[in-house]
Amino acid sequence: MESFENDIFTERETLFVEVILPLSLAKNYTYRVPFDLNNQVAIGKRVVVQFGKHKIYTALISAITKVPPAAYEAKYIIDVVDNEPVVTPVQLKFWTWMTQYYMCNEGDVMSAALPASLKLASETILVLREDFKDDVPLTEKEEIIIATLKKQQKLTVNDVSKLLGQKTIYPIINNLLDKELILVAEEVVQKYKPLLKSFILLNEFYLEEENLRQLFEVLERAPKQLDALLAYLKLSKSGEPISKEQLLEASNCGPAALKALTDKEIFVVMKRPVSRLAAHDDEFNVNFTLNEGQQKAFEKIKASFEEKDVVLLHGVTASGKTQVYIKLIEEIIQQTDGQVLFLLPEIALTTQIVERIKRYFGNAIGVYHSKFNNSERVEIWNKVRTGAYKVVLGARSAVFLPFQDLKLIVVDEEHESSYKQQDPAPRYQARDAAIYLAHLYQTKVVLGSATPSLESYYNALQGKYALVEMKERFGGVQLPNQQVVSIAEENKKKTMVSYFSSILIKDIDEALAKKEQIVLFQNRRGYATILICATCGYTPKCVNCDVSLTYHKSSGKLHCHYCGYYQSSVNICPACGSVHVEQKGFGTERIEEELKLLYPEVNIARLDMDSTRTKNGLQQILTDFQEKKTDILIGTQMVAKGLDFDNLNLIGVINADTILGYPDFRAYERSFQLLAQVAGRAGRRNDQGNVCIQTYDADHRIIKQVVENDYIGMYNDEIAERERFSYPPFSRMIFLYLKHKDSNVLDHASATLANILKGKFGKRVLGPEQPLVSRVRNLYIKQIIIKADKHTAIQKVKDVLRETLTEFNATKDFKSVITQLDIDPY
DNA sequence: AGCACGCCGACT
DNA sequence: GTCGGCGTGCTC
Repeated sequence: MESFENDIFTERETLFVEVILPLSLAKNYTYRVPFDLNNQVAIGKRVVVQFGKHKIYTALISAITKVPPAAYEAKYIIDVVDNEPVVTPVQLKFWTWMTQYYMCNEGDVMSAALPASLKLASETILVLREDFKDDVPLTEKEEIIIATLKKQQKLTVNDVSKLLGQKTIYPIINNLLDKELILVAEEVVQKYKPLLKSFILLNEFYLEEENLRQLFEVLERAPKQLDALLAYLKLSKSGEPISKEQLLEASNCGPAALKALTDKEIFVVMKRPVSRLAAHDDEFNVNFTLNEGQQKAFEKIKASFEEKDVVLLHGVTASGKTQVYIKLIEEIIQQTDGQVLFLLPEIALTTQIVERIKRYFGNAIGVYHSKFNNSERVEIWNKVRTGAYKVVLGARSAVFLPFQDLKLIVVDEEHESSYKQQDPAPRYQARDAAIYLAHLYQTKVVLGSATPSLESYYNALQGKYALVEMKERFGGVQLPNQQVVSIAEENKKKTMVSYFSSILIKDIDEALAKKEQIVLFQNRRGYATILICATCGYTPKCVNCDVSLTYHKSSGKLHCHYCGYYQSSVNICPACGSVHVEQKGFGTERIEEELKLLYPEVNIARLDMDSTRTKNGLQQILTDFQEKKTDILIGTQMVAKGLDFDNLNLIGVINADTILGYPDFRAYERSFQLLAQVAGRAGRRNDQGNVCIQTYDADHRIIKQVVENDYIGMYNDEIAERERFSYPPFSRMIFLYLKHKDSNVLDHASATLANILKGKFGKRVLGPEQPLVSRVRNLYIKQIIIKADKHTAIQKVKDVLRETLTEFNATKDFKSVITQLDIDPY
């Protein structure tokens, strides 16, 4: 398609725009531009379009053409939203790459990339007609709608559906339209509103000295108002605009006095949009020096950039990688005045590391993650676009920000699985996408980790990436003393006290005696509390999914973690009527409870998905721990990430086996990473820390490698396994999921599709298999795996796969089977 | 996504 | 017969 980015369009030319809609659609749509908007359309701007019979969306212009579509009459665009493109040409290239690589739709990428406030959609509203006549005969249901409309002016389609308690409502609405009683309108929800603040200005009249002098005289008998005036004059010396709050704070006057002054038109109140984002100092303040090891790494990274685009920084826990990043970022910005993207796992972004980096870069830093509300995200988006932010700290979705001049990307904790988006599409790996993004901007990437992913380390050893290592802990802090406790053995000796071994108890006692803090780690996966009938073995299951319901003490209910379904708990077994229904398994909640029984005097807190649901929940728990209000913190994965406490000296792993036993080819690698990460949190600042790992399998290779801090040993063992069984990085994988509400249809469909694929790709196709959770939200699930070795042209595979799926979904019996693709599952 | 159309079972 | 749920196709 032609591009006319720089053309000035003449008023009488007919233009068409191809747009991306924020919906999961296989193709883009072409609209016609009315003459009067010819000069406003540009690639990357948003337009308002009607799509379908009612709905109005903001779509994004991806191309402009003069060729009218042959097969249909294009609709007109309704309006152009933006004065400047919100999406840059480089971003659009990035979107295209992501669409192709991850085999999704452009609309999927658009949905993931733009903050919700930039994607407006309309809602259908019913209103009474002004010339509404009361004498028209109505059915019962029509009567309900009209009566409600009389009371509350407008109703959404959803309201009507709820009101009548049925799904099919359009026939009724259409009847009301025919009877000329109501109108339907599309109301576009304006999702972004600038935050307006009141500012106070002195009426210009009093800028004249004589007038001001007279004003003082007049106000003599109103001391509060006089005070406000004096405070204003004092504040105005700075030349900055004065907000209402500021003035109220700086003077003794109340809102009443201020109102009196505005009523007399001495003060003028102006509403102005202000930033929702907190302000910081404007100066860079990178006022530390690197130690020898850090300096060497710093130099080596810079040298490596001469030859390689990607550097893997492998630094043991507490080696001070962050300092190196900071120096690197500072230097890049000083030299180029460009921008830097610093990716972190979501969870690390809410913690101390952000505060630390903010201290160095002040005003020039933006933070972007899911806990920000939509309006805040739009403001960050715009500040990145205009270049006001030099450094952006963000979770995986920050790769979509509209950088003007990107000069460096840092991916910290590059091995983290949270860089991979699981659902919905695009199922992208932000670390890999960042490398492509850097390529588009012709710039460099640093991947950092204490426990690099096998893929990245392999790439480094192969010479694809440069490898820089930091082997010493910062300030010579010793590695923690790690001991492994065999649960099996303690069970035999009957020395286990609920979930705690005698050794862990002893360690806890000692730490408490020394007033040191403790973190207990329990991986939640598969070990939440479930109910089980001791008589017949019955377990309450979710009605929509193939999983056991987990018992939450805080709500007293049984919850499904997959679909959010919950029901009240049961005391009597619904299957056999037995009263012996017991709790089994141990989630963090259960451990907390047991621990409170053992240590009633001690302050115990819990850090997991449930306790951190609110925006500040996590921060509160961390602050309490930091301020030593908490003695023992029990947590899931979360405690392993981004925490850094001075007084933390004992870390207990309640059960290391839960991760090791997970049926996934990455289970051992993940276990090593997680345990090494957890252990690395102990004794970071002062003396040597303690780590106590409880396990049934004390001789396990991975446990030994963790204790010996032997990353290379783990890498060698694991990479050999990967090679032997042809797993990544020796192959590429594609997971294909099929979903259907009827298990028979699904079985037939998945077997058929697997056969077709086996015909095309031979033994590269595995399955269909039943995944671990085989039903979610009332849909049965089957999985087909495509494992393509290095010599297979992966693009060819994707092309054939796409064709096959299109054909498959067109066959009569399988039309309703949902197919989903996961490229490079992680 | 969300709406229209057409098929089909349940209910007056 | 009619109403409402549900599958299927289409949206520039």
